[in-house]
Amino acid sequence: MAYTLTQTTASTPKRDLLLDTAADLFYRDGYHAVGIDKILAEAGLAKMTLYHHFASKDELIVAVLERRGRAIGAEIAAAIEAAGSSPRRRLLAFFDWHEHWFDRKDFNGCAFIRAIGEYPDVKSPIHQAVTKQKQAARDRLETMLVAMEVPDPKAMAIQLHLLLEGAIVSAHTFGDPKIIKSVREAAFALIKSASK
Amino acid sequence: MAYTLTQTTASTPKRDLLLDTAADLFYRDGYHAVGIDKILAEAGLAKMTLYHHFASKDELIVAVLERRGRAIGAEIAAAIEAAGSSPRRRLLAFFDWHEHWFDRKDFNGCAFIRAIGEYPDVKSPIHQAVTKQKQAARDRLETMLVAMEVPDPKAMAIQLHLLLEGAIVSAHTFGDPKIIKSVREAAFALIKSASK
DNA sequence: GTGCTATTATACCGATCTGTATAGTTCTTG
DNA sequence: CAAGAACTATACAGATCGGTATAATAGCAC
Repeated sequence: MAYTLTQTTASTPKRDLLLDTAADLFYRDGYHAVGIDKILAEAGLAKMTLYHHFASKDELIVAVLERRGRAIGAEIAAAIEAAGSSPRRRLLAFFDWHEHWFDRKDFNGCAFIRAIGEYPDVKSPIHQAVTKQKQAARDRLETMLVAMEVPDPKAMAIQLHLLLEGAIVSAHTFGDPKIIKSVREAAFALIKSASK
Repeated sequence: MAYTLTQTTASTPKRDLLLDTAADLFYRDGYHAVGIDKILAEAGLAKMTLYHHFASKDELIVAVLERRGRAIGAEIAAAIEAAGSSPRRRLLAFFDWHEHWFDRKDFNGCAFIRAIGEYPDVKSPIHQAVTKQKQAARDRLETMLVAMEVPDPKAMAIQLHLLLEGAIVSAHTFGDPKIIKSVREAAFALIKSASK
């Protein structure tokens, strides 16, 4: 028997369609701006189907965020693995993944950052889902920095994560996907500076 | 006759009260989450007063953002001036201003980043107001880096701005005002690395 | 077949949304 | 005093909000 570790609820076609449609609309227009009626019309589903799978709109949002977090985690892991075994190349692949993301025509900033922007209450499950995702990003960085034998990988991971978060925001603010270049240069300057 | 350079519309008591109240509520709960009725109730004003001063809610939001941008710009300029003439101390004062901001109990992330999160359309005047503010932040950094005689102040300003944007977001995400320490350390490591 | 669950369709709830209409009032300024 | 601007109060419009109620249908497992 196979265990699904992170997914708490079984996946069904209608549920997935609901999550996919909601994710697209939320990401394009925002969480408050998109009503459940719009999601249902776009997905071609009845309202009771939504409330059969989710207790509320907030619960749907949390499920969308967790699903997106899993998808992104898998994408990044694959991109890193495809880069081979060189720690440096793996870190570069991590940055490259962001560059490709910024270049997508539907890039619209970070769905997680935008979620806490609309639901600022720290205790809300929405905020918690975002914190979890951002911590995972830091952990990914730390793992790569350990492999690169950087002196203080935890501190360096936080610094590089700041650069990346800033880049996601700035790519959105300025509409400038090339900002990732500044991340790469600053990151390697920091690593070089710390390594000697 | 005194000219008001940046402010396009005359300041009146009711208009200011409207802007202050709206700014507080928008910052606390978000832009879509706060209706004009809530703002008017909180300010104790009639609905027609709002529509006498502003054509729409969107125009109110833009005015709030521009007012906030001016206030922050003035605060930061004062903090930097108070730090004396040492370029290094002035840059530290700039970081310190952010630290104090993160420490405020009403800190709730960046009102500008949250605004583009809720109004992602790049062509909207809301987005433009945010871009203007963020460019001003970069320019402030660049001016200080010129004074510090950093080799490529423009590129360095962008890098330090990434760190700061990341810190604002992370202070909000993780509820961690101490993240500014990582900015200070990374910033000076980058400057030192570039200066020799 | 007989249940059970998923799903649909439709109608409805009360609340809230942005914005307008209208008329009266207060305040300032010429 | 007179005129006009600022402001208030109230009512209303039409749409949309998240969520519920109810009844009927479809599909699948025992």
